[in-house]
Amino acid sequence: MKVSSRGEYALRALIALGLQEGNVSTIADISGQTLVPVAYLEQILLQLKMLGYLKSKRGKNGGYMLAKAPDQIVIGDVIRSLEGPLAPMGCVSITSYEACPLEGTCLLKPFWALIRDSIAQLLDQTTLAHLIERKL
Amino acid sequence: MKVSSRGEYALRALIALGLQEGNVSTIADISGQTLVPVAYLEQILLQLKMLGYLKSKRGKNGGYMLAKAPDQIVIGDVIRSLEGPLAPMGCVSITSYEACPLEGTCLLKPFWALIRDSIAQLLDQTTLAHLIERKL
DNA sequence: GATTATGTTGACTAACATACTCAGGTATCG
DNA sequence: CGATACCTGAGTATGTTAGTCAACATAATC
Repeated sequence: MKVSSRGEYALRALIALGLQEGNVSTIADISGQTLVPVAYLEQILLQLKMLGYLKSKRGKNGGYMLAKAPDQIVIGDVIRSLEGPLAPMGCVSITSYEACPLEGTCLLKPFWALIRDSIAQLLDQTTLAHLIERKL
Repeated sequence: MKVSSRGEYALRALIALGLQEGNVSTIADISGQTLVPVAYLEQILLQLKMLGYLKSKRGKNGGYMLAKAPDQIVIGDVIRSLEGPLAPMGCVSITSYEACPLEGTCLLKPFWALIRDSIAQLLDQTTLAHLIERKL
């Protein structure tokens, strides 16, 4: 049930930028705060930009900043974008359902569904603002 | 947040055996009911046996059966044995904690802890008997 | 006691995912 | 112009997953 380093790193970066309140931060700055290797962080920031969470400015005095208010950034969405579905099994995934030959009789499916709901509820009701303000 | 096929298959096998109430089932039987490839299922059943969940009988008329009552088999334990810790990140794992350099100031850690607790609670309060009796 | 049905063991492999690095290219400011 | 940033795409080392396969050991039955 692990979250990959990529997901963790992305959230670290979003938090670092959220704490900057509008100022741009260079990749090197963010790397320093998050302890994510610069070259790897570049990739992740770029992806977050493509997903619409970040804006960037090139050239001197450039850097990254949030493209949305922290309370508009839902953690569940971020994780889904970076790691795929939250559901533990394809058969109970809402965003990318996969059929299973046991489907009808499977005694596990309702259980996986319970777990999916529990995880999704937590992740979808938490925003970047909640993390930054320590209000969970 | 996926569960591996190995974990799913192990639970399928336990359920299949739990429904047999004491009768032995051959690997081929279990494979037929669970749709897990015979050669792969062999490995998994062997592991479940080493973990103390199953007993086996060799030779003709042999097969596998549960070594414990279904209400003594906790799903969380099974998953942990087959897939490692339930926690999404090492820094909030109880069974295999890993330190993180951000530890003190990390705004994510309390959040991961919340998720860990939610998953662990569900998995640790559910037994094989609950699955078989459809009481979740 | 030979046969046959079963579990046991260990090695092996193809495919994919993870966690990065690196070499260059492009825009912008001063 | 040139320094400082972000941008792009390729490459790579390591590990995990999801299996397969061949040969062996044991127990029941005829």
